[in-house]
Amino acid sequence: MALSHAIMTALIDDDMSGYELAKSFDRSLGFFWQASHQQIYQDLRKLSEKGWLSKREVSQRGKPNKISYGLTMTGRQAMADWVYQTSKVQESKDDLFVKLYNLGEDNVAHLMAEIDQRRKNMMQRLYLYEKIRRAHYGDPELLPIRRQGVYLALLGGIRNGEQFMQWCDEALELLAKVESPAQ
Amino acid sequence: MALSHAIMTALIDDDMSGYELAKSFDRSLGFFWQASHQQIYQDLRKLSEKGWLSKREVSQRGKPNKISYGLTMTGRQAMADWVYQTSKVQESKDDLFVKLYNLGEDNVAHLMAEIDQRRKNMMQRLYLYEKIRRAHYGDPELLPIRRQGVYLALLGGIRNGEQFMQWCDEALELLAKVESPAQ
DNA sequence: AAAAAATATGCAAGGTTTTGCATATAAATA
DNA sequence: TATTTATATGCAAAACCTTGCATATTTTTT
Repeated sequence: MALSHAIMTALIDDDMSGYELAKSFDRSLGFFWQASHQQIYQDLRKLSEKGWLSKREVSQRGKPNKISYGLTMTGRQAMADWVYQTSKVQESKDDLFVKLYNLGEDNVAHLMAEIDQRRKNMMQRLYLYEKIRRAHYGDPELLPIRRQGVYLALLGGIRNGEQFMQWCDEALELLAKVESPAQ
Repeated sequence: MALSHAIMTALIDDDMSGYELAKSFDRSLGFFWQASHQQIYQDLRKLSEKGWLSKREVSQRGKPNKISYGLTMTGRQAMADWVYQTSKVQESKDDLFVKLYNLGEDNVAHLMAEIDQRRKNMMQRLYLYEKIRRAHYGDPELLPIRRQGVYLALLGGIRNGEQFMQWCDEALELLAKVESPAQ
C-alpha cells in the first residue's frame, strides 16, 4: 500500500504523468521510496479506479501525448487519514550486511571493494542532498510547515549518509588489517 | 533471491529447522534481513529442491518432530559465488519520511508521537546490540575472520541506530517549535 | 481443570514486485 | 544517414511476500 501513498504524496502540489513521476522518484521523494515505471503505471491505474486520482490526457507537440494524474478530494482525504495510521516498524534489508556474515580470507578484497563503492555512491548522494539543502532549506524554521517536514526527511537522509560513510571507513580500516595483518 | 541467502547464511555453522530459523531471525541476522515463518518454510522447500540444502527429520521427545536443514557442498559454493556478485544499491523504504512530506498543523502531534515511539524502539534495539557487543565482540581484531564480518554488521546497526536517535531528537525539537511557536 | 503459550509445519489465496518484452515519436549524436 | 537517447505508456509471466487459516503436541499459566 505504501507505494500508493508515496505516489499520492508526489502529487500534492502538481499533477504529473507516470513518466514524470518515475523521473521525480529519481530525485526528492525517491530518496525515501523507490519504484520502477511499471509499478508506478500499475499503481496509477488502481488509484484512479479507486477514485483517489483523476486522469486527464494532455496533448503535446513534438512528444507523445501524456496522461496527467491529480489528487481528488477523496484522495486527499485518504492521505490525511493515512498519516494518522501508525505504520509498522521499518525492516531494513541489506545484502551487504548479510554478505559480511560470510566474510573470509578469499572474499575480503571483494567486500572491501564493494564497501568502497557504496561509500563513493553515498558521497555523491550526500553532495546532492547538501546542494538541495543549501538551495531550498537554508533556514528551516522560517519555512511553511509542510516544507519543514520535507526538510526533516532530507536531514534524515543527510545524517544517515554521514553515518554510513563513517561506518564504511571503520569497516575498511578493520578489513585492511585482516587482509594484510601487521606482525 | 536474497532471503535465500540470508537463510543459508544462518545455516553456515549449524543445521536448523524452519522454526529455529524463524526464531533466530528475531535476533542476529534478522536485524539485517527479516522474514516471516511462511516465507522461511517456502524458501527452505525451494532451496532443498534446488539441492542447496539437505533435509533430515529429527525425532524429539515431548515436542513435534522437526525437519532440520543443512548446507550442501553445492549450497556452500552458491553462497561463495553470491558474495562476489555485486549487489545493486540499497533502496531505503520508510513510511515515516513519506509521512513527513505530508506534515501539517493537524497531524504534527501525531507525527511527533510516532517519531517518539520509533526513538524508544530504537533505544531498546541499541541496548540489545550493545549487550551482544560487550558479550561477544569486545576486542574485534582478535576474532576469527568471519566473526569480524559479523562484528562489522553489528557495528553498522549500532552506528545507524545512534544516528537515528539523534535525528529523532533534532526532528522533535523542530516540530515542538512548529506545534507551539514562541512569539 | 481450563486456557494460553510455545513448539513445529504447512496450504491456499491474494497482493505486490520484478523481469522481459513491445510500441511509437522526436531530438540529439556519431 | 544511421544510431542512440529521451519521451511516453503498457502487457504478461514469473517471482516473491503477506494474510488467514489449519493442525498437533506439550508446557506453563490462570
